[in-house]
Amino acid sequence: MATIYQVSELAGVSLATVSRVMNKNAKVSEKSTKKVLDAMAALNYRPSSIAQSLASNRTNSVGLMVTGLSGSFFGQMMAGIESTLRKAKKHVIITTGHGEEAREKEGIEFLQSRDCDALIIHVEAVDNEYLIELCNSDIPVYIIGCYVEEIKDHCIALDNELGGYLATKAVLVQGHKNVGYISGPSNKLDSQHRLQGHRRALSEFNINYNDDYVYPGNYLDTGGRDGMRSFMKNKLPITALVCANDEMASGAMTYAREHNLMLPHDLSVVGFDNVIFARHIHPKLTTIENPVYEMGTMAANMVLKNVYQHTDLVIEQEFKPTLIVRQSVAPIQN
Amino acid sequence: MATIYQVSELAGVSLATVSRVMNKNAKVSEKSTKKVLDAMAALNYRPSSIAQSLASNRTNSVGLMVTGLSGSFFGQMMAGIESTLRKAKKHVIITTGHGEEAREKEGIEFLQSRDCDALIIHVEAVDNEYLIELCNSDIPVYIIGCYVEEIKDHCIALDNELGGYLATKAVLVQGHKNVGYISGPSNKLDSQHRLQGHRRALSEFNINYNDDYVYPGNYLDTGGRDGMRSFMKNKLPITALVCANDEMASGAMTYAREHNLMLPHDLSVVGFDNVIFARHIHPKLTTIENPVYEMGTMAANMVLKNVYQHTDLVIEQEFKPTLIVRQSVAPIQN
DNA sequence: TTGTAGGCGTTATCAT
DNA sequence: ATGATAACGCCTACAA
Repeated sequence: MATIYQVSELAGVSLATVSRVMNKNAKVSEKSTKKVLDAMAALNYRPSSIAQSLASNRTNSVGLMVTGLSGSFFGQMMAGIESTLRKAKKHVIITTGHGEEAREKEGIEFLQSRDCDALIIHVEAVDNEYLIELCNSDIPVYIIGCYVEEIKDHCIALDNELGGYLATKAVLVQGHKNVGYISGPSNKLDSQHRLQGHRRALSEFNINYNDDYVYPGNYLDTGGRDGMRSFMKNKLPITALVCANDEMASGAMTYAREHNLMLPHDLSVVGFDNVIFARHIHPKLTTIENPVYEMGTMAANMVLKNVYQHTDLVIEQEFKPTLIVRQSVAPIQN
Repeated sequence: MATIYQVSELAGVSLATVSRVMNKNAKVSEKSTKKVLDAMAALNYRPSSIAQSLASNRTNSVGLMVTGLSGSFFGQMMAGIESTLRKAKKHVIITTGHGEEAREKEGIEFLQSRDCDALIIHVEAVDNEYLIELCNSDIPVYIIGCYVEEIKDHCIALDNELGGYLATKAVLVQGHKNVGYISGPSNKLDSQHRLQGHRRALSEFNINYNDDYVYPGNYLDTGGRDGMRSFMKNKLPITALVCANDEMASGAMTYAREHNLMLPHDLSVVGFDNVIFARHIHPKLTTIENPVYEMGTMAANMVLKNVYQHTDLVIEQEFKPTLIVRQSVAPIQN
């Protein structure tokens, strides 16, 4: 591989001049510029990004940690981040945290050890103290999917309360009075907020909140199945079911159908997240759009703006969910 | 950030000694070792991976290019790669090729510019000439999902012909005689091979191959829908449908149901790939397991073995698909 | 076992 | 506008 030195030699200029034409950050005469360019082409010169990093103290790479790589939720988030960063010629290094505290911390350290210019993370298990400390360390960190007051400038989040509200309202406006709710893990904030939204919708429609109608799920299809089973076993007269994510909705629907309910006639179902397969399940799932791609894009923009001085970018930190109406909700049957 | 020099100073040894204890590649007295370790801890020293890379000519990072980030197919592939490489403390840098020739080449160049120690790629649009040339360049490349004779040592692939065979056989053994086939794009090798397997199964069951029974799809659910529509419009008496991937199977099933076919009673369907949502669609999809996670793991192992001298790893380059029986295939109705 | 010194390929600060 | 030259933080012969 040719080095900058060889280029300077062939071009008959100093190595400093070569560096200047590469970085376009100083005046170089047209003659010299041409000589350098020719020499570069002749030698098929490619600068060493490693050497550049060492000298400039910038690696042009940002670390990304998500819970897992498969699954369209993180897929879309990564896609937003990658495409944005790629356009800006920044490399993205991925790591997974698997939703476990130890592995999340480990993953973050791994990224830090790599001299990333910034980190974008989506954590699930780590606590706020840790995040606050992390944000005060030397490497810039941006966090997707959480809101912590002390470090709010680093957070990008969805208005989950609104999402929960919209989901439940979608069945209430169809006349349903007995609606079951399968929530996410009760220790997760997004899960709590979605449930709060659910309750707000209920009270807005003058329906009393009843603990029996909410089942604590796990964000997996098994949680949906178990929740549905529980409601049926307890003979709750629900005509509508709101699930805190699409996986659980799918699990619940499968269980319901296996037990001879006609969907959506006998049971209306609403999901949350609008993952890809929501369109594939039957009936097509009415759900809440979670703009993860956009949130990923925005996280990338935050690092571009704050770390790489792309000052013209405008940042938005709270995203709004919207209702996607498909075919899994029917009006109440009389 | 503390440097190795400061550590050496505090420890009262030379910087070479510090380097030695870090890399454990030379004898250092216990006393010195302890002094160094203490100094490191006291200074909270973290080696600069950039400087290490420059000096050692190893970046410990491998580039990964896939078509897209969302979707469980690539998700699982990435997961296999990431987890394997992560255990070996190698960083993975991701890029997307979007299935377009120009963008795939661009992505590969982007990765090369980053001084990766090796590349793992899954391409769809680039031609064999390019791949051969790429394999002869200075950076080691491993290719998932293709088989090219000239560079077979670099390839990891699924036996797609066998997969196609197994898929079709799954309905033939249930007595079906009229089976439609929705293929992938005809210019893609995997698509061609799956179709070949389909034909082999047919001939093994003494069924004449008929062009009218195969619809050229696109690997998207729209292709499945269009294929099903075409078969129905032409009034082909098919009782079973084999699709070259799960997306198309899903699209076809939706269309079939919208046109009053009972599944699987009126139409048996088989997919290919066993992506996550295959379990969510109704009836649960019988399909072909595509061991992408394992293939990703193996690709990672190949770079570990060939680039990082993990000599004990055993490599396997061709993977075998298997049939996953669920509920979308029923015996022929008499 | 330990230390010295040169080199890795750039960037950036001086002079000129 | 251009050219020396010193960083950048580490590895690694080579010497001691």
